[in-house]
Amino acid sequence: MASVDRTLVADLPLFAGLAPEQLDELLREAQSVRYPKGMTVFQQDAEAHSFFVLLHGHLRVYKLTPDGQQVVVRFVSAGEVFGVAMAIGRTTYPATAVAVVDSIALVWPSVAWPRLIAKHPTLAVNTLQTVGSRLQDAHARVVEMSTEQVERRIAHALLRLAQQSGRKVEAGVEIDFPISRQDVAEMTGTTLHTVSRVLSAWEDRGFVAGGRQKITILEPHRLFVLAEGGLP
Amino acid sequence: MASVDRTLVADLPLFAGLAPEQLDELLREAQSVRYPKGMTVFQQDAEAHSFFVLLHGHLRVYKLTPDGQQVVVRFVSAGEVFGVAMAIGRTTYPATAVAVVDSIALVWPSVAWPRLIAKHPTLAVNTLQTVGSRLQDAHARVVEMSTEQVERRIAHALLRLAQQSGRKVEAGVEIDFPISRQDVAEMTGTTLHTVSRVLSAWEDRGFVAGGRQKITILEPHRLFVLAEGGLP
DNA sequence: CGGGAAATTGAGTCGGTTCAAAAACGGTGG
DNA sequence: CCACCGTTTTTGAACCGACTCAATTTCCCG
Repeated sequence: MASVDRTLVADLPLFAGLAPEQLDELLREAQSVRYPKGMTVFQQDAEAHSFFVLLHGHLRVYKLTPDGQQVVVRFVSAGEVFGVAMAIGRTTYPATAVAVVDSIALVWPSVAWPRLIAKHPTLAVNTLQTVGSRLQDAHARVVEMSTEQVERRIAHALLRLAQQSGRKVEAGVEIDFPISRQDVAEMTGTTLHTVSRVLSAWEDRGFVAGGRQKITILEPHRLFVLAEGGLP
Repeated sequence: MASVDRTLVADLPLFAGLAPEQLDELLREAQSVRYPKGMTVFQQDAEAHSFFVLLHGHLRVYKLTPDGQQVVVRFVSAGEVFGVAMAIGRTTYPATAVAVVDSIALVWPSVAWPRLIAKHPTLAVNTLQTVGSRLQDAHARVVEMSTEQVERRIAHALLRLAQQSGRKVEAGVEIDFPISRQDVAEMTGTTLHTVSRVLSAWEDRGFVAGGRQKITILEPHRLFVLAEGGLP
């Protein structure tokens, strides 16, 4: 298993402020693992044996409720750390992560975490920033779910997706991984029926273009106005 | 301004793993500040000049939406760190904190944070745990708001409040700071009217006892069953 | 004892869910 | 290349939980 090229990951936020030799040292301990589309990377409530950095692809992270409903926590894009259960004081994963497209991740054993942060405290600081921004995302979502009705929540979700995983195409910005109406419903606390209705209405108005597991935002600004409470 | 006694704070999670001398060193840089009931400790979007540890009292932390609605993020209890905007990579506070009873906090200037964690990396590690558990709380809330209807959400909110700030009394467990129906509504994404109706119904059934800005849980187990989806 | 905030309770309304069915799409195998 | 099949999406109709609107009561503090 060949070592990972430093230049591929040197710019990631997690490794900010590390010297090249330190980075090499870290990478030497990591495994690079392929996850084909549909494969589970880790499972909710399972022992948190590893933590990860996504090199390529996209993951869908979701929580399963006791009665079997899924709630999408987020989608992981290339370059992000994930599965850092140990760092936040857990011994099990709080959610399940599944590859939505063929993906590749760097994998470290969780047991190495305490030693790694002892040697490179910068890692803890950088992870703190990452977890902090996720906390802000989560709070933003709580605020939205508390105060906005469905249409605006969907608009916000789409804008966030576009920002995090958008790809510019001729017509606008498209979410660059397969995403269903059901996924959007599970991100916004509604049903796939309502999402379908809303997207259809937007399509009629020319804000977005749909497709099977595909959403393209044609008029980001219009959508933004709608998300912020501009007249319907 | 007398220095704070080490023994008062030595057991706080934030300071876990620090040597007594290190702790003294930290405390020497802190100010102890009193916040009378009703006073704002920091304001959303204001420059994050300080970070804090609450020594005594309770704070209400909330976000204000553009259209003026409030959403309660959490209540801070004694012993907790708060206002660590700098640590999570922000220059402004993401929410407003107000004392709900007379309170006292240790205050450090935010500019000291980088220096402090450089010297005591344990601080970053401990803060990471704290922020991590807040992230889990926030996600739990998102899941609840996505999948549960109002009554169960209120039950969950009350149980969480009891756990974090409950005080055992003869009759059961009471929330040990003044909390209104409106507060509960802003924690659960509903209206004070609905909260009032639900609490009244519970009171009739003997699960809780109410009062002006007061809630006592008489039957925690019954409430728990209800929260987890047991028959209404 | 008066004033204001907090809480209670009723009635009417509606956004979004639930239930139901059909249509569209894309991959697969003959 | 085309027909088939499972998944995804669309759309209609009925229903209901919670909100809104409105009024009254209770309680605490000054």
